[in-house]
Amino acid sequence: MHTPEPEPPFPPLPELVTPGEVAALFGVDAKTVTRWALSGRLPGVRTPSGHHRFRRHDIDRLLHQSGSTP
Amino acid sequence: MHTPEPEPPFPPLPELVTPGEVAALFGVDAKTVTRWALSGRLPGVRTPSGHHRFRRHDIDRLLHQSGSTP
DNA sequence: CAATAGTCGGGTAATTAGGGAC
DNA sequence: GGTGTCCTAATTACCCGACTAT
Repeated sequence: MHTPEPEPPFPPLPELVTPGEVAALFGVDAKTVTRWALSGRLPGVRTPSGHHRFRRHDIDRLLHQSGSTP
Repeated sequence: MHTPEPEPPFPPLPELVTPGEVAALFGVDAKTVTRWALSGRLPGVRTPSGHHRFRRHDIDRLLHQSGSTP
């Protein structure tokens, strides 16, 4: 017995997507998505191995962003 | 710096999470998380049976290394 | 003890990162 | 300046069966 685990472990489940997914959503090459991440234009998380993962929420927002760049 | 470090009365409770949880947080497969641990990329504890447990603090730190929404 | 879910271990195909050039 | 394609090396995802933990 070692299961006191209350049960509130995952409040925000960030759905992360791969560069390939983002590339398909934006209609660009996966390498371009990686360039965005490296340039700091696209926020996301990085795995300890250097791979990129992006939040679907952010991607969705950019996709639905019907405005001009400030 | 001057940190008297008051030595806590008893050791802090390390919140340990399973490979599956870490995998969900990073958007990768659980096996990948195990591979990180075996490669020494991800600090963690190992049970006598060979199962991995990671500190939520370490995972959180790696996740928070990158922000969101620019 | 029986059953379920999660994890481990190995193997293979697909994806990704990185560089460099057009 | 930004994007797509080439190549190589590294990493990852999914397959299986077996074990552990609850």
